[in-house]
Amino acid sequence: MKTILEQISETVAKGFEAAGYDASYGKVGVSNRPDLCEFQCNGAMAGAKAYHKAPMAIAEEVAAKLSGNSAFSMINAVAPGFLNIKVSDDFLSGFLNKMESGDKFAVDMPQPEKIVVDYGGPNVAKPLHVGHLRAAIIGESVKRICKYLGNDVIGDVHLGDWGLQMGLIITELRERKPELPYFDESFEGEYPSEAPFTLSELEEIYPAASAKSKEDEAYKEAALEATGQLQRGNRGYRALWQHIMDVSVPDLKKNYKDLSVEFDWWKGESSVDALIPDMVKDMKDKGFAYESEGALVVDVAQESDSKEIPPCMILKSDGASLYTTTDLATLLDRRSCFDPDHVIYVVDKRQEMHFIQVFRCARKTGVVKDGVKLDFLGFGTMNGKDGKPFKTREGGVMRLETLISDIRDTMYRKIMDNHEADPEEAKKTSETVALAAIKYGDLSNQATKDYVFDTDKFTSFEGNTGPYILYTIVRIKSILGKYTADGSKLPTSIGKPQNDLEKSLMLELSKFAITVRAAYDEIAPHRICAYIYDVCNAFNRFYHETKILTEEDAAKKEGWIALLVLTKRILETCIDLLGFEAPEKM
RNA sequence: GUGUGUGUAGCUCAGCUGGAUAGAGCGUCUGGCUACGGACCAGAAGGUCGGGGGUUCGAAUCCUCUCACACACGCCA
Repeated sequence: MKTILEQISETVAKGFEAAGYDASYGKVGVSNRPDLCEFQCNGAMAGAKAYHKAPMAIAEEVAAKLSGNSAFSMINAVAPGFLNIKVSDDFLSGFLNKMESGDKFAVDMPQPEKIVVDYGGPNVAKPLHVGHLRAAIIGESVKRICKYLGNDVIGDVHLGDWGLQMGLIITELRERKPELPYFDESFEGEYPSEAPFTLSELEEIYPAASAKSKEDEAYKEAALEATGQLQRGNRGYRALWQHIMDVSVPDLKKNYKDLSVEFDWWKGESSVDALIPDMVKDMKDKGFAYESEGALVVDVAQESDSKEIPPCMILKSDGASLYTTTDLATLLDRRSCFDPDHVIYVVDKRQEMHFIQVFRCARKTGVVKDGVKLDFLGFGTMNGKDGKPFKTREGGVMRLETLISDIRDTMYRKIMDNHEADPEEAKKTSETVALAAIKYGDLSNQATKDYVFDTDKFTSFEGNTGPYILYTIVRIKSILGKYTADGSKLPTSIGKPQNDLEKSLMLELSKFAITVRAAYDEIAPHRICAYIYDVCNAFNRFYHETKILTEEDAAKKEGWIALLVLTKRILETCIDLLGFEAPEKM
């Protein structure tokens, strides 16, 4: 089904044509003056110049052609040339009933694509910290939106498991436990199946090693050497690497699960190591890659660049691969496993230059086929209330687990304060609400901008927050629960609006398809947040003025209940696209 | 230095790609509890859209200059 804007635009376009003007002037948008109308068309003003005619005259002619159209209850020409429109009750309720009965609210699906969403990007052996939060939340939502619109979508965590951080850990381990067989080059037996460290030791080792490498040049050399050896297949290092993975990955999986973030692929940089030699050879053979300052690079500068773009480095001067190498090889791997039409990277925006280089290099060298879309969705920094990057009170990096449990505790206290609840149930509810608070707080901002993570604001039940959205849904559930308590079936046929507040709610609901398509086309989950906030407000206003369950006119009551059912379904669909869900009670 | 991005109410943010009187929330002030869940609703105050210039019927939105901040600029990821 076409969107409500498309349907109205088609009708208005016919009016323009009937009056002798080009149909393209009939484009209709949502009104920015809700006090005057519901929809508006500005085409008469746009066309005034082309036709050398006063805009008001054009608008009046078109309005005359369209007056009496059954889709409209009002269409007026207003100075200096606006066409103000209100839709008819029949048209609106008809539209909603088609939404209600259609699959996925009868949204027109785009041409399906095969899409890989690359998000997450955690380093193994390092606990997730708040810096990983945005990638996980935004990426998950982007993935769900793409899936909803009928695409074949893979979410890939793309672990950082092959770079210098692995060499650092190996080096530090060697200093601490040189007696381990992994460091004995003459060792030919079987390595222990048990890892020589626990998760918490591992989490302590990496920062320690990282700090040392910044001060001690020789230490850093050793780490770089270890990285290279690992990549070249040093048997003991590979065994250690496997231990690191075995200890670290299950913990990462648990953390992401707690965030309701699910990856289809748990691949990483290491997964594509075997593809690198042939890829590099191919780039050399084709003449793209050449040696520069000891490293192997591919030029990616273009004439239109306003700034010099450095060449894309394929191999370091010591011959080791680096993140451009694995990112390129990953594209090859995805091509052979899945052959995507579109790859979307959800990564910190500070890495934009890297992806410009990778994308250009991939196209130039034929790593991706012509026509494959490569998108970089760079997200901004998560700041504290002071406007500076989010830190613990001590100034350190906050672990994601800590952040989440803090919010859960806050939610739990609020729930228990507000009314008596079973502590066990309240605990479960607080987890659900906390997740909504965090995710909505993030997603309601434009992804590309920096934003302030404000716990007090995000956990509030008032205003544009996750808890407010959930509260509205729970309230609807409560009413519907009362309605069905006596065994009544939920009606589905939505009636004509009885008053302005009801019509406002219906109009909001009718915009679902527009919103979801905009969120998809622009890769912008915040569109959905803005939309459900509008829907919730419209619902709460309607609810406040309308006694639903005590209504004596059965037809009215059933129409309202059907409207609530649709409202609830749409809200639940939207929050699912954002990556969270509503509890039964709160 | 070069490039990119950001700058909208006291604070946090929208603004549908050029339209009418620039919108929300929080905070402040005022009103509504015989509660289908008041964790709600209604209303008020609060703006030279960083600043200057330009494009046109019309600019927060496009162009230009300028100021402030953030980020990125070859062997980390």
